[in-house]
Amino acid sequence: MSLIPLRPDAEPERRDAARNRELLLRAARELIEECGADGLTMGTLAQRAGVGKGTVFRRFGSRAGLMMALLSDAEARFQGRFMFGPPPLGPGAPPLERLIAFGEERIAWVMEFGELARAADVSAYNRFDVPAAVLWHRHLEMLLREAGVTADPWLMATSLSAVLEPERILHAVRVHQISPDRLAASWRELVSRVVRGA
Amino acid sequence: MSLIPLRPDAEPERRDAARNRELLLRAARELIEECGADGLTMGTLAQRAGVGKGTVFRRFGSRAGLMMALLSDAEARFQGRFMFGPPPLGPGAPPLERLIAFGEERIAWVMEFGELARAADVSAYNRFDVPAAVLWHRHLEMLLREAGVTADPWLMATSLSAVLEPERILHAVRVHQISPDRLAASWRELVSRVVRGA
DNA sequence: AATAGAAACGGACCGCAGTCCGTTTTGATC
DNA sequence: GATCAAAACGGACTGCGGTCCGTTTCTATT
Repeated sequence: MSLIPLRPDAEPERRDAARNRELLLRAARELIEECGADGLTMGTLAQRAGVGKGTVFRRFGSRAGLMMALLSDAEARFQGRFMFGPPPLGPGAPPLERLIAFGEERIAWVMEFGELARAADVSAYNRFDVPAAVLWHRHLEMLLREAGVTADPWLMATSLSAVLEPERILHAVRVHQISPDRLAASWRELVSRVVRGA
Repeated sequence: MSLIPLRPDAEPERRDAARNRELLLRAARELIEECGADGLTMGTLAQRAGVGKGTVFRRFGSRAGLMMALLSDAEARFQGRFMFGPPPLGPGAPPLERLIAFGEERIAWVMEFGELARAADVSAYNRFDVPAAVLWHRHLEMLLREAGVTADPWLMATSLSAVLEPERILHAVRVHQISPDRLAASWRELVSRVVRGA
């Protein structure tokens, strides 16, 4: 991702390494197409790409890292939109409207990339400290401050982040048949009350 | 002559099964004492209890199932308190106060049993449908309705449940050094605004 | 072109959760 | 007490994520 680079120390990649990364990403997309994200195993991925298993882990660190790499394009696009894009998601609209738009767009994003996002989330404990999550959190916190929420905006942003977690959204939609529209309406309601109470 | 032994009474456990369950629970508590919940493996547990590994899985189904069994006492006590105990957690207090108390007590509960709760949560997808989680959700939904929240109380309860998830609370406390008091204050703020907006 | 050392490679290897299935225990019935 | 089917047992086995380390490939330098 370009806005929050996965490798901030931009040291160039050796040619074989770059070639294998492309091979692996391509193979991973194929396998996910065929078996779903949950059906992808690191072993079959290595086999399909024609590289050793060690290479897969050297490139991506872990299964979750691979999934994040697959997501990074979509993630970067989303980040660009809420940071620099047109209102109401981007700057220019009143903070409450931006908060509402953020949730709506995030829900739509989860509908599209949720399976991958779930697979990327598995890492048990520090998934909240992954760069993208930190950025969303900061964004929410900033909007809350702008909206005049003075009571612990950091923790309030944490709570709002919890509401938008892919796993929960997907569960509501897939198991309880809640429509994305209904989710969005509830988000609007929640965030309005949080802000209006300020 | 009854060839089909009907057993309407729920007394389905054979004596050896009951003995092994106790052996396993005792051994599990010992191991967790020594190595922490994350350090407990099903293999060492079987060894410590002096039973086969298959027996462990027959009893508890999975690692998460074992952790839930270990939690069930504490869980039952908590449930008893918010359903039948004294106010403000139990019935008798105004709904907003009960909501506040529920969050406060839940945060304290996570401080005490959180590691186990996290280990019990790993099961990826339907952890929201575990009986205890369903019960908390219903309780929150009921209190929201009583407090006059008419806008989709079911989803609002879902959002509030998300805020109280053990994993997130533990992360805030352990990684970001947030005090439980500060968490409780933020919960109070959040739930007050949600209800007051009604 | 030769060299050297850093980087990447690959697949055997590890520990773990969870399954399978032949063997043993249990307890209701005779 | 003998019988027997159902239930429980146990440990070898599978498949997975992840690691290790001896081998190969790159590239900067001469």
